[in-house]
Amino acid sequence: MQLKKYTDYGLRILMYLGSVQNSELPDKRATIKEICETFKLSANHVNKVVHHLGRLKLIETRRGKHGGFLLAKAPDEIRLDYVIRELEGDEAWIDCHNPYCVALPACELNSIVGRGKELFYEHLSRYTLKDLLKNSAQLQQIFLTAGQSPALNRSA
Amino acid sequence: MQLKKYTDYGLRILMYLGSVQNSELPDKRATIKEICETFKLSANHVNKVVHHLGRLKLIETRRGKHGGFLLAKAPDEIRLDYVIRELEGDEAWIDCHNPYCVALPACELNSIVGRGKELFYEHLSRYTLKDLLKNSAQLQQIFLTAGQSPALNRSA
DNA sequence: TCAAAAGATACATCAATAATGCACTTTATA
DNA sequence: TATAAAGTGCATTATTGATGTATCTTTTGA
Ligand code: SF4
Ligand code: SF4
Repeated sequence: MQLKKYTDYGLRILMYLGSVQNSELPDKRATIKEICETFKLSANHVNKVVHHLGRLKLIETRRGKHGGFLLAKAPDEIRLDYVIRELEGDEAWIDCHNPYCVALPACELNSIVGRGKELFYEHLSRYTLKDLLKNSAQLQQIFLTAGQSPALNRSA
Repeated sequence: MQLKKYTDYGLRILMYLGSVQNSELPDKRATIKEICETFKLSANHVNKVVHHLGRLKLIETRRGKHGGFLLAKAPDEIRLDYVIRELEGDEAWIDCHNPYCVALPACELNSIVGRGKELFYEHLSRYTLKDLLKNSAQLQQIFLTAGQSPALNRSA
């Protein structure tokens, strides 16, 4: 019972964009390479998440030289329930088929857990990317220094 | 993002006991074999869940001939949040260490998701095994007939 | 016009862990 | 004392998430 790293990576990417695309640099693009260096992640995996975020129209991707991606919406328009539902995949938390469970016709459990799941998402729906950027200054600082270190290593 | 089958099996076992140990047969013991035949499950896996439920003092197990197990508490004293927390394992839904995430010092996400998780369990805490036995009569019927069929197959 | 830099796409492989199986032990009781 | 039950530890399999490789396409600037 844990969110996929894939989902968390998606949120990290959005946080990164939200913190780097501040009022002074509203059109700043980030690249996959940059994200990977900051968070020490696999480029391929991040690639897939970025692509997914692009399909969801949460970010705008651009290929080619000087390409990259940036937020396609204001941070307060990006709701966490939506992001997590989409990245995580919105399956039932108990699978009563595969294989079929005999109790199903009389079972109350699946609906109780299902309602609990909805409460989880309702809670998330009260937050947006903007809430994740509360400590924006500190995040900027972190991302700045985290992005620096591999540069030092490259020359070593 | 799904509960483990292990957890669901535990709840099935409790439902089975609750429905079979009715007012007429309050001391009726069930066996692992019986559960497996009813739900078509692996004896070894059920074995482990039964053992776990025994350690949690939710059921009372007895070894040896004419052994088996029965509920150790009234159904309305067995809260679903407790059962699911224990069987599922109560880990954080996002792991910010392993490997360490640079954003952690400034990140709001883990606490938002953590609160959502608690809301999920708070919801479950409003239900007990008794609620799962709402359709007790139908469950009894289901378990009775489900337990019969393999008996027919054994002689075939 | 071509080379380089970026994301897009498809497929392959690895790793983690849940799920299951097997063998054997211990205990109760008829 | 044989048998039927749960207890225990270890091995194996299956699932799927995580990661890697290769190649393609798009964009842009020299
Ligand atoms: S016990 Fe209820 S929730 Fe669990 S698999 Fe069966 S029908 Fe679904
Ligand atoms: S982004 Fe936040 S929640 Fe996700 S791993 Fe990093 S610190 Fe934890």
